[in-house]
Amino acid sequence: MEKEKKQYASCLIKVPIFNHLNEVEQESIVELIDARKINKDSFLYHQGEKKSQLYVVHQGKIKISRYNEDGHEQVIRILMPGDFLGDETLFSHKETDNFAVALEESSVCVLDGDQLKKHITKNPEIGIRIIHELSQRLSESERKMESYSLESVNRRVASSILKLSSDKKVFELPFSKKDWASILGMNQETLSRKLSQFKKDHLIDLKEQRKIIILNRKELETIR
Amino acid sequence: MEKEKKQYASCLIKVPIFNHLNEVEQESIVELIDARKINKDSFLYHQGEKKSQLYVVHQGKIKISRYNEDGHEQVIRILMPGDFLGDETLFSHKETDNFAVALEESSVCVLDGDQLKKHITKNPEIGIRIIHELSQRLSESERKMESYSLESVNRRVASSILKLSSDKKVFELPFSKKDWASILGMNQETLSRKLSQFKKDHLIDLKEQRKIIILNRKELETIR
DNA sequence: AATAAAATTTGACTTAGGTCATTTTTTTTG
DNA sequence: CAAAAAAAATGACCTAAGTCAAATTTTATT
Repeated sequence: MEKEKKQYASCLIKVPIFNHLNEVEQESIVELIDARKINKDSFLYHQGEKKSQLYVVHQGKIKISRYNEDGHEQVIRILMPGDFLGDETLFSHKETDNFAVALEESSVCVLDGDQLKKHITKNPEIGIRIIHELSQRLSESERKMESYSLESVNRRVASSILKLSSDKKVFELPFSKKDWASILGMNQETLSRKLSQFKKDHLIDLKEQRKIIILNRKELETIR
Repeated sequence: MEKEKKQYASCLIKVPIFNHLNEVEQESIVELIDARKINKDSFLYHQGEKKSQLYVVHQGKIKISRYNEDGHEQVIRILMPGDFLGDETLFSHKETDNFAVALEESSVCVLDGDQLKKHITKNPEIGIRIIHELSQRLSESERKMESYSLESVNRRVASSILKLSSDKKVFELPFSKKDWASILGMNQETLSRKLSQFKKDHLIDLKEQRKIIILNRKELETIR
């Protein structure tokens, strides 16, 4: 039991919303948390469910996607450890129009929306932190929108490589190229062609299916 | 003075974040509000400013835009009465990368971020409401992203017309076609061509510079 | 290791929508 | 109301990126 709680607690430590809380506050939140293991390719929730829960990824990767009328999958985000997902339905008891799949074996902390609401009422500091986070994600989303409409595919691919690399020379893609293409709003053939071109131009090198080596960061930064 | 306050109060009534507060709560918030008149084409704030304020549009229309490196303007949103703007910088004291211009004479209620923070600490209910609103906007933003990447320009224009019409047969555009095109992520020529095509196909009719009459709603709904 | 399955790449082709230049329409201003 | 300015529409052209089909590479399974 004691050990269980510790595991939950480490969920908190990873999340920007909760990790600055003092010990007493953290302990009070641990009480509300449920943990859930999800196998690869299993669903955390399906399209059409009423969830009203907050999920915090502890380990693994969770893909949030939506199918549109044409049956096309649009990947909305890929959640990595520390990322959280609350969204529209958190306090609203509405049906979700998206679904969440584990890309690998993952563990997730689950917080019930109503309970969280009560908790915020007692600890408004947490509410402020959530507002802060949501605001930042909103801004990022709006900025991403700009890049969709104004920037070339070349630029988008280059930016994404640089962002994913997080200053490392060699890095591993956290998702398949198909998903990557979807996140970037292009189809996989186009992404593949751009990567091939970058390789031909000695900007990057590609190893195995998911390894990318950055050869010329400067050029990548200035690509139009 | 009494009248002044009443004017401020009507700001609150329009905003989904505040309008369900009881009288005592509303009064306490009125204390924090400053009102500001903005002439047409004047700026509410500029790119690069540190604002950390919450703005609530009371009357008029405020355009939020950003210039990217190429000098292209990307319209992020157009705020109508009742809409609010807090975003990234609300609690963070960071510089904004966007700016806000009044499209017509407008009045705006201004709430200082730090004061609002204090107030939320005392009335967590408001915090929850803001979280709710932000969540919804985030979802909408993500959905808009989907339409950017997967839907044709035709579809995007048609959807936007239907949304703006809000079930009326005749309606007035709340912004210029140039701004509209920017919001839709296309250039004005393309938008103009699509509208002309719709008119030729007897789906809509165009009068003056900003009036749109819907002739065949059903077709508009099914356009690909 | 061999086979099957999945993921990725490449090729050939098409087209939507961007760009730039010009004209027309609408709005603003003196 | 006329002139100027701004907004919108049209034309001609071009290219980036999507589609469909097939080949190749990588990964998973027996």
